[in-house]
Formats: sequence, structure tokens, C-alpha cells
Amino acid sequence: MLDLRQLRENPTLIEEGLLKRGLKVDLTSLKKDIEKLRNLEQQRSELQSEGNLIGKEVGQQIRNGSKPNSKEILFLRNKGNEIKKKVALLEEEEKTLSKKIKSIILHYPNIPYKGCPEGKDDSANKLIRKWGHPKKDENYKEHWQIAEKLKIIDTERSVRIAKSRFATLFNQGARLERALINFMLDIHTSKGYIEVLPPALINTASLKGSGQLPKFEEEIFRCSEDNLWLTPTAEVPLTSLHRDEIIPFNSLPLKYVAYSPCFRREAGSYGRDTKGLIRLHQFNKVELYWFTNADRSKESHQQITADAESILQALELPYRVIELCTGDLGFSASCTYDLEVWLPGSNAFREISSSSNCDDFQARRSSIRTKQGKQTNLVHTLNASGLAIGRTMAAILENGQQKNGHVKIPEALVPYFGEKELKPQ
RNA sequence: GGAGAGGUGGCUGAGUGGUUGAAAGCGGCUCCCUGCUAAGGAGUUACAGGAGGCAACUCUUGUCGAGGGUUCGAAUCCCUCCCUCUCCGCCA
Repeated sequence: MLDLRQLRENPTLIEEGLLKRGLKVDLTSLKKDIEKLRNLEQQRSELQSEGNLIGKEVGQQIRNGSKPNSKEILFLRNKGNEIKKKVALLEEEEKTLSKKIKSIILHYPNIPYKGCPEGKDDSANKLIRKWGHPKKDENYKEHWQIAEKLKIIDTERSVRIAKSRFATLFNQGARLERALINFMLDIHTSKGYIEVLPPALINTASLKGSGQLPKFEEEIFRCSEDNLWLTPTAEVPLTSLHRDEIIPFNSLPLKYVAYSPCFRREAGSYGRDTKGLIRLHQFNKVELYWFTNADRSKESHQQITADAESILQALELPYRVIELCTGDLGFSASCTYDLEVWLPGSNAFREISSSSNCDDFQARRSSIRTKQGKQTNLVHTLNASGLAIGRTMAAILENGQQKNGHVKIPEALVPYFGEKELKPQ
């Protein structure tokens, strides 16, 4: 959420920021509304102050022995009633106005940080670094072809059970998924992350707090009967872990790692990535999440990104780091690095992690602060996938594929998986 | 699903109409004392909005789960909703 005071005092700065994202917005009328609201608040509180004095006066006189029906007290009560009427009118006006303002600003995304590369779409994204050596020389199969041969993924049965865009894993496939989750959690917790297993069903306030609602309702599965939603990413419950809290300053940064299943409706992606593990309604993910103070959020972003990268390195999967340009940023982010893993089968880099600094955007929506001396400040929040499990499995299948149809398991994963390769069982 | 109890500051917990934004305890912070440690003493310790000094402050409004109502005045009375807990039933 954008800062009301900044909207009032420096709307052009925000207009410029939104414009960089490709949003042309004229904030003059919003600014006027905010000022009007401030005005109403002031008038109202002056009246209330007057009313409070009258209330005290009545109490004083009664304690001094005046009768409740004495002339003086009846006079004061009358006066109090008049004030009450005026206050009620102002309050009503105030409420409509502040509702209007809030509904507008909840729809505005975060503004990009100063150094964010400017551009309209992903063509303006910036290559930051590369790691490993992408295999390009041979004729590689795609991961779903490999998986089919090994009989570790069954899509048709998934349709029977649920519908399209679901996967059912068998044998070594199911085992590999489990191994990857444990492997990633172990690496991150060994670095000081606190492991969390959050609920998969989450409430509306949580989704508003992290920025998924009100704008992206159509992307999230809903249990309308209970007014709960299926979590689209652990980022949501992790943000709400500290919603409406003041975190002690000396416990920052708070670093969490959570495994969670993720559910997405994938509305509007019909026909894209229909095969395999790349785009499913349900997938597993290990998510990293930091609460930190504003001073340290830039360096924290480097660190959380490096922590996500360390998994790819440990699995010997070639990847590159891309900084998203202003037009490609997600709703809550002010700066994002995508980690893209190399998939030799499709001869392309594919997003496997997104690492974002949301600065105080989510913290303001969720009211998460820290106290430094007498000052209470919003914290900064950062998140990074570390990593998406299904896509990691796809990458392992494609990068580890052998000519005989077997798949080599990365060495670091062997203790978790228990075998050195995938082969027909 | 049936019956009951309750939601108060970082926490425990008092408070049923009038200087109660809220006792007390714990915790936190500051200072003092002590040769380290432990113990002790004094003080301090909610959040949000607004106005003014535009800095360390002062004034003001709101906030005791949320919303509405009664009243000159509500944490305290009434209504609605949400949530938590206990017992019984059912069930991993």
C-alpha cells in the first residue's frame, strides 16, 4: 500500500513511479479527497473535544451535589446533544470518503526503486549474472517426455482425479519431490532460517496484507462456504505471521523458510505450458521470507537471492539472474530478481525463483512495525522462492538425462533421494 | 453439531456508567549501589490520526475483538457479527 502522507505531500513522485510501471494515473482528485478527509477529521475532533469538556463538567457538578434535573445540567445536556448530532454528520461523511480513498489506493502497486531498469515488458529486463554451463550441443528431451518413459508422472489419471493442470507422481517421482523439499529445507535452516509449516487455507485479511487482494481475486481458489482461500504462495501466510505486530528491533532480521503447497487458478494462461510440471494448479514450493529494517533491506535482498541461488548451485543446475524492469515487476515488489534455470530439453531458461524486495509496501498493508528507541517504523519484507519444487524436478530431469533414458541425480541430493539415478522400475 | 465461558497494553491479569488510556505483577529500557556474577533501589515503558514547535517536545481526537445503539458521559449497559477456550457428541 502506498503511503497516504506521501500521496498528500508529494503525489507527483508517486505518479512518476506508477508511470514507470506503465500506469498513467492522475492523483489530483485523490489528493483533494485526502485533504478533505483531513479537514473533516479536524473539525470532528474539535467538536468532540468540546463534547468531552461538557461531559466532564456534568460529572463534576453531579459529584458536587447538583441534581441531574437542575437547570444547569439540563442546559449542558442539551448542548452535548447538539454536538453529538454534528459529530454524527461529520463522521458519516468521513467514513464514505475514507472508504473511497482506501479502495483506490489498495489497487495501486508498489513503486519501483530508483535504480530499477525502465521498460515496458520483459524485453527490457536486465541480465545480472550467469552460473554454470548450459548444455546445448545435443538433442535433449523435454522433462515430461523423460518422465513419461520413467512412468513417474501420470497426467491422465490426474484429470480423472481432479482436472487438467494437476500432476500425480509415482515411485521415484514422488520420492524425488519429497527429497527435494527436505533437501532445500535442510540447507536453509542450516543457515539460520526458522522453519515454518503454515496453514494452506488462509483468510481474506492475509491476502490483502501481502497484496494478492483485492486485485488478483481471479487467480486464487476460494472456499466460499468458509470464507477462506487456498494459499497461492507461502509468502502470504508468512507475511501474516507478524501482521499487526511490533517486532522487537533486536530480533531483526527475522528469516523464515516455509514449505507449502501452492494453488493457482492460472486464469488466462490457457494453452501455455500444458504439458509437464511447469504450470500446474497445485505445486510445491519452499519459500524464503525476511522481515528486516529499512536500512538493511538492500543488502538483505542480495543475501536472500544468494540463498535461493545456493540451491541451484548445490544441484549443479545452470541458471541466470535477471533483474525485472519496471514494467515487469509484480504488484508488491519494488525490485525483483528472477532466477532462471536452464532447461536443455526446451532449449531455454525458465523462471524457477522470484526474489523480491517489497520494502514497506506489505508492511504498511499488514501493519508490521519495529521499534527503535522511541521511533516506530515499518519493517521491510523480502521473499524468494528457494525453490519451486516442480520446476526443480523438471530441471533435474532435463539436465541429468542420459542417453539410455536414465536420469542422473545431483550428488548433493543422493543422500536425500537414496539412489544415484532415476531409471525404469 | 449440542451446552457453556470469554475476548483489556509486549505478556499475565484487575476493572460493571463520570479525571480509567486503564490497578497490580512479569518483562523491557534508563539511572544508582555492589570487586565480576547474583541480588537490591529509583524512574520510565501503548498505537494511530491531526495541529503547533516543524529537532529531543506540547496540545488534541480516536482506539479495551469488529460494527452499530442507549447516554451530557461507556472497557463497563443493549443489539449484530467475528474469533478463542471448556465440556459433550463425531472424527483423522
